[in-house]
Amino acid sequence: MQGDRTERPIGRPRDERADRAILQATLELIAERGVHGFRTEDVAARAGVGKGAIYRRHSSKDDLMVAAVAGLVDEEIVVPDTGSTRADLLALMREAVELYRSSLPGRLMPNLVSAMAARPELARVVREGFLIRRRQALAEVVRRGVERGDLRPDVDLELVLDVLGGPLFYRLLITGGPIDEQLADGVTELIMRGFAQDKPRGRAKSKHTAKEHS
Amino acid sequence: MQGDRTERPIGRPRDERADRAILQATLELIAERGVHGFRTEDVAARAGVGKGAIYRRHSSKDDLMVAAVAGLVDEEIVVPDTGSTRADLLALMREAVELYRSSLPGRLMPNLVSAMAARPELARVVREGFLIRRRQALAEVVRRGVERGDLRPDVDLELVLDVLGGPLFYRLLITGGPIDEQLADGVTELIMRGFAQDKPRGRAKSKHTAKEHS
DNA sequence: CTGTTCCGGTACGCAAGAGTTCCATAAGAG
DNA sequence: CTCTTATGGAACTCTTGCGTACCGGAACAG
Repeated sequence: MQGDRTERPIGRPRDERADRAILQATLELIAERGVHGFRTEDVAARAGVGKGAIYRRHSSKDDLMVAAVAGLVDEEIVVPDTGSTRADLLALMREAVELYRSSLPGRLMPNLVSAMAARPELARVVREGFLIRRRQALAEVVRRGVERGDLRPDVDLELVLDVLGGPLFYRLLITGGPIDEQLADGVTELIMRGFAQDKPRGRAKSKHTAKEHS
Repeated sequence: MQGDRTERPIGRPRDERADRAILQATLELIAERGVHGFRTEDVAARAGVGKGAIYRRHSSKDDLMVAAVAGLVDEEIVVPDTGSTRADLLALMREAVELYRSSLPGRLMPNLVSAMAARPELARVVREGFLIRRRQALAEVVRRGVERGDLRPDVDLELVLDVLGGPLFYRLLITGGPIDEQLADGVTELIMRGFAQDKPRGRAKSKHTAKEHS
């Protein structure tokens, strides 16, 4: 009774390359034509499969879309730990800038935003799939920064995270402004200055406090 | 020769109340069902007009949408001038928070974002219609702040504007976080601290404390 | 071999909805 | 009055595209 653990079904097995090709084609087409603009027929064509293969895997176009976005969960984010709060934040922010500037998520996000409002399941997948991870990494860095004395202990964490991420998405979705290192550097520096621990007048013990250069 | 300046056309004149009712109904339905979700038939029903009345005014659904959004241009924004940079920024930010928290633009924006990417004309109308005005007002306040010596003269204006606006839209479009006074206060305070002019601890009024820096 | 489920490809049913047309009627000018 | 254009409402055409069904064939198990 315990032998058929894998429960191998009879008949021809599914082609796993088709699984991935379908999801990949779906993501590309959402990025190109939008959630309402892409057609299942085009997905099939680009993936090199028949429409039947799609509907054998996903019950509807909506289902397909959610599955494709859910499969976009990016690689594990490593929390940098250089010893410098500024450097750690900067590393994460530059990584984010790189991701959204030219990569698939960047082209995908504008199209997903509208659909998220109407589809809670999609919203959950987007947020938990590849927003929470970076937020958690940033939160960890901020926490260490507070412990280290670089940041105020009463810092509003949600505000910090939204200030770090907000301008990036604002430019991506609304203004079309540049998403580059200057942005990453700017918001990082702003957070470091704006939430810096108030120090006593004598600041002699520290090294250069104003080595700012931008 | 002075009479026909208005070039009064013959026949029954257009009902101007219908003009406004159509645009208003369009905006509401975009907010409720999204750009691709609303139907011209529903617009007609809600506006209390026939579909013919719509197509006599707008050549297509896309045209209707752009016209409706373009008509959203909000009232002139008065640039506050209390003498305090912090208070001026705060006033503008609280106004923005109030606008996007519960008002029509707030419910509209998520649905417009996706459509903006594909429709440059819509993007232009949204940006010029009711984003640029607030940005210009904020820019003016920042400029005065620099003159007053409250803010660094080498401040990155674009960054400031995007940090002020970004978190608000980030919460509105992505995270669903609260859009409230705390947000307005937080980003304002952050900007004031982060871009503060370097000056001695004492609040001496001397305007020449700033030392030349590259 | 048989049986089952997959494959890519094509054709099709069917619902949704944009845009048009027609109607009887209303509101203006002359 | 006539002429012209607008009105709400209903009926209509036509396109789009989701989802299904079917085809001949292929990949597995037994």
